[in-house]
Amino acid sequence: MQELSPTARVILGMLRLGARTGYDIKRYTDVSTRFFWGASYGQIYPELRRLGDAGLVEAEDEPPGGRRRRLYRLTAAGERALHDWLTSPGREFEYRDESLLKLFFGNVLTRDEVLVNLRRMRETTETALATLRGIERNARRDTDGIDYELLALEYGIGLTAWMADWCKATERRLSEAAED
Amino acid sequence: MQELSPTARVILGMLRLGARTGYDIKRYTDVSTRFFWGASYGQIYPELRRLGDAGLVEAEDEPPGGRRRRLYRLTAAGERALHDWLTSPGREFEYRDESLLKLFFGNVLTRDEVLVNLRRMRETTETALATLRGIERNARRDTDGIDYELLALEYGIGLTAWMADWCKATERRLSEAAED
DNA sequence: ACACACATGTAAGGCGTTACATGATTCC
DNA sequence: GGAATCATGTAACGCCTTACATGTGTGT
Repeated sequence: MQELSPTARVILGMLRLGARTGYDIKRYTDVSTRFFWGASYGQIYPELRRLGDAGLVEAEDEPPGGRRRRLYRLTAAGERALHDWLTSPGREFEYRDESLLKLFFGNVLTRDEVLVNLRRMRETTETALATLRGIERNARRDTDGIDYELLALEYGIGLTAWMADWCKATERRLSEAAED
Repeated sequence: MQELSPTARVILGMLRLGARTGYDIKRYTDVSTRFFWGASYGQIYPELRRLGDAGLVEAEDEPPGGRRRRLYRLTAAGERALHDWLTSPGREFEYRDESLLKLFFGNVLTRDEVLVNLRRMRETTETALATLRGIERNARRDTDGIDYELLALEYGIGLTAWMADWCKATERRLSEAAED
């Protein structure tokens, strides 16, 4: 059994959580995993076809009556593949941050230029934070026991808040150093 | 003037900081920007050639005497391109975390399975943290004024430490909830 | 003699985004 | 009637990693 492709992982998971069409999957990821695991149509639709060929999902066309669409659901094999992945070791996280790369090369810039970059970095982060908090407000409802989707969101909020705080503190530190 | 490719950005910066060969660039990034901006030979060498074609870097072959190698340096245009990029707005950070995706789908797993994943997530993070702290120890020396390379490293350490702490706290929280 | 670090490169393949193309239904 | 949303897909292109191929110099 071959390893699931990155997009296959989120597709199987989202189908398991109730998504039924490719469009659904895109919509769900956009307001939930997007922060740490996005997906685009250009990946989703071809991957759904491949998963069908591999027998991990089943498709059913639904033209009569409604709007043309293709409903997907997990097969038993798909369910198994999802569970196997979810309980397998896996890799490290990946983090790419252009703002940080610019900061790293700060010795090439003036202090003012660095401060401009830092402020921009903080503003971007604060925008992301506001988005996540907006999602959080809409999500709080069905809480019996632990909601792992919410837990992942809280991680995102905490992480982003840490980033924004770091920028703020560093801006202050640099500004003070500039007055020497 | 076309935008610099992602790898071109780190190449120009590293040349500016003193790297002279493709091998140098790889070595430097591996112990500095790797955490948030990696580069592999498969990207570096072809990109150095393209940058040469575009007139942003100049190459000089050095066969006589030593080991065969190609020394690169920034041209005036390269210097300008680097500075332009460093002072341009730029995009958001990208963050991809498979552990977090697994956590998100936690409702499909038992609490024990989730706890196993969380522990693995923490261990991976702690390993990364140890690596970064090792780099930090080797880096502390020439500090007159603000060292931005060190600042970026401290960001990485702080961020990673936050992640590890979050895992620890969440492990505790889930364990306690399990005793109900 | 052997291992390791220095050094350069290519090829194949996977992953991903963006833009484009198309069309139906629903809401105002 | 028009805009937004639902819905599916493809094509082009860019980025990246891994594995492979090759060879020299240095230290033990």
